[in-house]
Amino acid sequence: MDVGVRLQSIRKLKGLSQRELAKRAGVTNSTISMIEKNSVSPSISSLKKVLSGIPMTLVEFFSIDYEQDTPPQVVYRADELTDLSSGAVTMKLVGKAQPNRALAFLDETYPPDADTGEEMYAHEGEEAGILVEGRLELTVGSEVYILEAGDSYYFESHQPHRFRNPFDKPARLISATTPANF
Amino acid sequence: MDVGVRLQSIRKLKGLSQRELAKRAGVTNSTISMIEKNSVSPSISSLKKVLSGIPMTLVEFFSIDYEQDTPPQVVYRADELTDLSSGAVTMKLVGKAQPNRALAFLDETYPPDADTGEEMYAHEGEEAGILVEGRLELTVGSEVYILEAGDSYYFESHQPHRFRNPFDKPARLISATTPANF
DNA sequence: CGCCAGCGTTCAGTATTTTCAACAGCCTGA
DNA sequence: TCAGGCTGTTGAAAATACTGAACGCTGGCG
Repeated sequence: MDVGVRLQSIRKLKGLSQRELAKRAGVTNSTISMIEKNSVSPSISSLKKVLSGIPMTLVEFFSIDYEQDTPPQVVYRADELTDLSSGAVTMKLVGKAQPNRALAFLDETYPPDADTGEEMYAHEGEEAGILVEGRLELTVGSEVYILEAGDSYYFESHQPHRFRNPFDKPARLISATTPANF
Repeated sequence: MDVGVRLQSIRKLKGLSQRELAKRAGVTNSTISMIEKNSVSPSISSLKKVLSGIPMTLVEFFSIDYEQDTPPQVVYRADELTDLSSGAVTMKLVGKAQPNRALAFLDETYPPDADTGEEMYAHEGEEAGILVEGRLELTVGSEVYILEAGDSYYFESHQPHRFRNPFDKPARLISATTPANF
């Protein structure tokens, strides 16, 4: 049960710095640092505050399927994926939540009216995906695309982008992002 | 998220005093007392030590389905059970984990086609049970329930009650009695 | 190149938690 | 009734966690 590495893994998956997370959580960056280095064992209330900045519950935090020093697992069954859902969008991460992974490979489900947000995402790296089910609207830069089942995309993440499902059926998207922040 | 009440509920379900749990966990009884009174917010390592004396993992602890001020529920479906597994023995807690419940259930083999008798039982305390195999008829007060495999029950024993198996398959029941010493 | 803004780490001081020891209350048995 | 053993609680002292302000490092930009 390595609380420190666990926290760091999740923080990096969310693309947050120690200071950003600290500010959102209402603690100092020192606290985050020391927790991640396992130089302290945080109190329940502290850890709860920290996780509120992600956001994530204590149950979710301790339930994350994380392991050190295990022979690298190659094949993951459907029910072995790590749940990283945020908001209406269901996100399942392929592979363990590890601190320094290069790639975030996600199985995402967008229910009708689900939206990654009006503000356009823009971060380093590249990302690609393929729509498996339903239809989905993808905006990259000033271009707006409608993805049908089987369509796919690939672009550099510094371009502002947004996913939205204005249709009446849920859309299932398999996506990959490098590095592992989104 | 009431850590104190949650801990006290589980401790009492296990029939442990603060001092007994403290000794098993390698902490002092004061620690248990203060955690249960919510006068402190324990560190992860402390709580983990405390739970090791039960024993119980952090995931299990935070996953406990606990609620205050719930209207009395009589029948619980298979997926509503609280997992209290410890060691090799798998234990699922029937009913909400409430602070001062008087009950801990026993693993009891209920012979096929058995009947508790036509006269309705009514005694002090509380009781609960789960049907593992087959189907069973449960009468509580004037209500008659048909329990399917996986369904469970919880009620106060002063209500007259009766078990009956009018079906052609054997029914296996895991039942519990009051008080909470097991 | 210098400068700035961000990153994570470290240290001294403060705040919180844990221990140790004592306390009162409640039974039980002598 | 009193002693002994149990219960949970509470106080001061010791141990631990958290803050606030530094530090060195990195990468981008003028």
